[in-house]
Amino acid sequence: MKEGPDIARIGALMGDPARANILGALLSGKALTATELAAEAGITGPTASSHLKKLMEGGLLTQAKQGRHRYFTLAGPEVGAVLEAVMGLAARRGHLRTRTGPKDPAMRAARVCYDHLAGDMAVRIFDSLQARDFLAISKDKGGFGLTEAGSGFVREIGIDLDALTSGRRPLCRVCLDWSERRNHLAGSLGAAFLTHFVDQGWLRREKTGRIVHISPKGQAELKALFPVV
Amino acid sequence: MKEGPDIARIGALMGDPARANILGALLSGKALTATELAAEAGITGPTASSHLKKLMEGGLLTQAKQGRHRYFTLAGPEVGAVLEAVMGLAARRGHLRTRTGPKDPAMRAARVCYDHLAGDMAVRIFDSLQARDFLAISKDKGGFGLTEAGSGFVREIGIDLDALTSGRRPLCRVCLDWSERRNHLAGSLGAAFLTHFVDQGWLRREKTGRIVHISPKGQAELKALFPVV
DNA sequence: TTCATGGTTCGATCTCCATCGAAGCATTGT
DNA sequence: ACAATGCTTCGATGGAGATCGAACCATGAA
Repeated sequence: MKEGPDIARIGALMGDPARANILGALLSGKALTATELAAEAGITGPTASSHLKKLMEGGLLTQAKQGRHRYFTLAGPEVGAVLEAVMGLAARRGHLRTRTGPKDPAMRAARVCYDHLAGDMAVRIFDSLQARDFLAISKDKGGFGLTEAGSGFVREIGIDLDALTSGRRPLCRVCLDWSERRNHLAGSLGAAFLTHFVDQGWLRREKTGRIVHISPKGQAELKALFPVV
Repeated sequence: MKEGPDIARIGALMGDPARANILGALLSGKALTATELAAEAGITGPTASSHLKKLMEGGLLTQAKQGRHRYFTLAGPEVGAVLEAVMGLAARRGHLRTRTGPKDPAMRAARVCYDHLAGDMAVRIFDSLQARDFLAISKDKGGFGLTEAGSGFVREIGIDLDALTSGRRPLCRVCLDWSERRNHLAGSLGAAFLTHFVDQGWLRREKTGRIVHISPKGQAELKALFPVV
């Protein structure tokens, strides 16, 4: 009957600092064990277990038991997108008290948003794609697709486009960037970009956290591949 | 340094049932007084005042004092979009326990998302616009714009397009629909559509709440204006 | 002025829930 | 078999904050 409770249910899950830290750590897209997450959030095992249980019941996390470990990940890209959007609100209305830590510039430059790239470089890529008419509005699930030229471009880079379109996950989605307040590319193509650039050695993900470093070579290659108009 | 606290700050604001009800009521886009919101949330004046203060400090609400009344609204369309997205998470992962109240079908059919239309009809409109190539990816702020044909169509309906593009608010934005999991149109054009259709008598907003009723005439007119392909 | 209405501040109460230690279960390794 | 590691459950504790009544300020009406 009321929409309030729905908001409250999810909000309460995100509202606890320990749980928020857990979610933030999982925004890296990595699968982390309960003990790793406990350390990340600065809490003990039992407390983490309780939180993880609630996050599972709330549908924000999924669990994969492997051996005696239990790996947790965000339940899906949409969860990551919502978390990014929430962080966007915090950053925007944070007003004067913008807590810009030391890692902040690196985060703004390039970071992982669950399974795709976000930050300045991601926005640049999106802008470049649209400027060259590689993206088009379509009736696909994500609402967007590749043009003929765009498909050619993606294949030329060395990405197996057919593999991406086979699944039922949308190829292209837009995701609102927290730091830039602009759109960047999500969907299976966005995810493929990230993994491909990492494979090429152009990007390097930090072992822990969401920050992505761009190698000198990657900087050059990406600037060449995605020129700004 | 950590992204957790940002999430927690906003999450805690949304996490309280009373505050969530307040936010849900304001999703209608209407400006409501403190007492109205207190009644809506089922709390007394002092409690509401405390909550509203926190929501203000958190940047989710803005306040306009007029006479001895104090009118509260969401701080902006982005706040509404995030709230819708959060509700989407709740609805999606709610799975078996989908709390579909009596008002639910009406909400799914057509509702207000702060200042524009959402729900089944809104998705239909978006689909129809894109199918006829009225929308295009652009370098505008919102990431999307109208094509030549689209501009003509909008003007033909009777909307003053120049007035919309003059402000610095993006003309077209996409907003993810909670019930349909598809895109619908936001931005200044989305807002203009809503007000225009209401002016025409095609849509009627309930005095309280977010539900929008479609008149028989509106049903016919809108179906004619936005055919599905 | 005097009254009435809308809102806020203050102080006290109370409920909820995050937290941790200890014990228990599961899985792997020796 | 036994030990060790990862994780969960249980129970008790503590603290944050939601709530309300009463008093207080502000604005408009009589």
